[in-house]
Amino acid sequence: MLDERKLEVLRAIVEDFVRTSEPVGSKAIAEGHNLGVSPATVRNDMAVLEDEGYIAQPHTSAGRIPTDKGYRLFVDRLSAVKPLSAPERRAIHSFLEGAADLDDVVRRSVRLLAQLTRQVAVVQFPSLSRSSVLHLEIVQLSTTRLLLVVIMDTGRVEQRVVAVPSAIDAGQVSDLRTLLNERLSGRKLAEAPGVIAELPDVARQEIRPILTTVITVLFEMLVDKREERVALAGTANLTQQSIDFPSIRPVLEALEENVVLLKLLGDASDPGTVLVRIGEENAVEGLRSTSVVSIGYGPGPAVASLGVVGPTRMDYANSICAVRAIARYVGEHLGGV
Amino acid sequence: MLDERKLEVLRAIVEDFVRTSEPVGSKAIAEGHNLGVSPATVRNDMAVLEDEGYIAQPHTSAGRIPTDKGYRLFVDRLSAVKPLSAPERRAIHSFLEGAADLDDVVRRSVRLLAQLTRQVAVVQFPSLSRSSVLHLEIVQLSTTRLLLVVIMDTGRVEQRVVAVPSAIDAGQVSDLRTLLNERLSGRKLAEAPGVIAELPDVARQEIRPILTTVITVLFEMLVDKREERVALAGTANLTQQSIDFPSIRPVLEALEENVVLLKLLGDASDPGTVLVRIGEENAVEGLRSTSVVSIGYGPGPAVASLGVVGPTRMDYANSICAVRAIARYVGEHLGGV
DNA sequence: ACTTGGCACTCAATACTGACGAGTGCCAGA
DNA sequence: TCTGGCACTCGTCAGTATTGAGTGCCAAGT
Repeated sequence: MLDERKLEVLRAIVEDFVRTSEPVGSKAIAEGHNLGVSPATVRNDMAVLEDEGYIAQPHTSAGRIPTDKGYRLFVDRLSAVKPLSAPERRAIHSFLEGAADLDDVVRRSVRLLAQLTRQVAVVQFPSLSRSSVLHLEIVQLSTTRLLLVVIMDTGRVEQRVVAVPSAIDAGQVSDLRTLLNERLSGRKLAEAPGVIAELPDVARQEIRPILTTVITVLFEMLVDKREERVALAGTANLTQQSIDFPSIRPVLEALEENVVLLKLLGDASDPGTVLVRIGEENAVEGLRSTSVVSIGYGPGPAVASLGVVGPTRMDYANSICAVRAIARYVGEHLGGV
Repeated sequence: MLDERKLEVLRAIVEDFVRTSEPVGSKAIAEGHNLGVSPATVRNDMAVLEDEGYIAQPHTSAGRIPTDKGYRLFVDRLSAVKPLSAPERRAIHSFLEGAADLDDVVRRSVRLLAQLTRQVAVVQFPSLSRSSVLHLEIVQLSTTRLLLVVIMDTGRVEQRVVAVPSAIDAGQVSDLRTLLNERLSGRKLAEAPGVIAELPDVARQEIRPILTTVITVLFEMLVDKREERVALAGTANLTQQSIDFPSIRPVLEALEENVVLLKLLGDASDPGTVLVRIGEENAVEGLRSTSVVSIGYGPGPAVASLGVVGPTRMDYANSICAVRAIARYVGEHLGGV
């Protein structure tokens, strides 16, 4: 159905359109991509491509622009992997080198990603549900209020105030701390409820309800994903391509919703596999005219996702490449934090 | 120089322009603000106001718009305090009621502020330099790496990885923890260096260099203000007033720089005093066409600032009022966290 | 069967026009 | 000091003509 040359025509259209952001005509393709055929031939090919739904005409007397389906084909079959330049690699390296803690790593990488791709970059903090507890600290705020600080192996530190059902004294807090650390260290928070069940009478009866409360709170951190933090950078990049969005308003609105962002990044598959969602493939209302390039990252298995959001008219090769590179570096650095 | 009526004319111009975002003519003023004079008289007054630099004409056959100076006069002398409506008060109350921890309080209030004012809202987290240490936790990551977790009385929790000069064992970590907590609890981080000086030989000689390293790191958290976090919301509101900015690009760029934001909020004066910076009064490049309404907040003395950023053509009365209200509520809630 | 040049056609973009009207400044008179 | 009147400016808008990029189709060539 689509012979080699038609694919070349599609590639030419995508490439030119990404570069110039203007509809591409048959003449420009015939002249600029040495296909060795005349504009008329290209026109015939374009007619077929349009019939098949890979390209479209904004209006009668204009050139063609790729449709979502066209971009999809381009990404799947035509896009050449274009490795980062040496200076870029060096930039990534040196930029992430100085990072002290997790916050720093995330903050730096999200900025770097935005800069490399000239898109909006999104980096999710390591998911609590995929991290293990390294240490758990309890600080007593008052007789009935505790501050719970959970330190995860991925470097994440989360805190939460807990109102306990009955007054508690320093000794009990200490017991609680010891007990919880014994039971939870090295385990996922998701296993927290199991810990309650497992307690025969290790716990002295009086701290039992308190323990239950605390464990419940810990588990809540997972259930409502409120604690799944994300970092954002490069929103200003949305403005440069004024043609791409009718209005950047809905995009900005969508990007402010953490929940939406998380949905956008999707469930991080294994690190190494880049996920590309183009235009309408995107489930999120208001981001129907954007594409998302995302990937899971982590030391070993994925602990979270990162990616970029931009107009469907984006340099996919570059984005995919940058996203992959950043993910690898972040994954490496994560091991060291 | 400026009699009562001229001030009224200025007020009318500001109010109408804020409402309609279109230049205001003499006729509209004479008719809509029952000053009891004819358009011709208003015109004479406007001529004077223009001479004095309070208003300007975009072009010859257009009405007048306020200048920065005009807004300034309006804010200082003409703006009536317009208390929040009962539903609004209730909204604030119920919205902040459910907040669990500091992150939550900040996140909710920044969104609320953005919603109330329809501007970009900025809330600074309680400044480390103005908080006191509540508790300090040390978790050993490896023989030479410690994770320092500092819990402040304002609810802030900061962590930092510290590479210590020599290997350290669990007992030493414990000693260090006890010692640091004894010495730092209830004190400001700014006093940290003093702690070193104060140590005669309380500390066993071997942990002395480690202690110094740790203290230095603690102090660093203040010096480079990297740790001064801010939350942002409502950037989408920048798009609705397309007339106000030639391009929202520089604004978005400026808002992404934490440093800039902090500079913008300025040194929080005492809570209660709202600070208004109009247009050119703003030191930050790229935000010259915006106004900033900010205020310090805290339980008792100010621990940080919050505010809104918007076009100079903003409803100052409303913004000032909302900012003040949010600051008070946040301050109150802070005491309870 | 595929390619190509030619040609008529469509239609967005651009520029120009004139009418309109909002708004002004000025002045003479109340 | 205020007011009505008046001439003037100039941006906006609607209508119109022009331009040119790009297409689809067809007939001829390979």
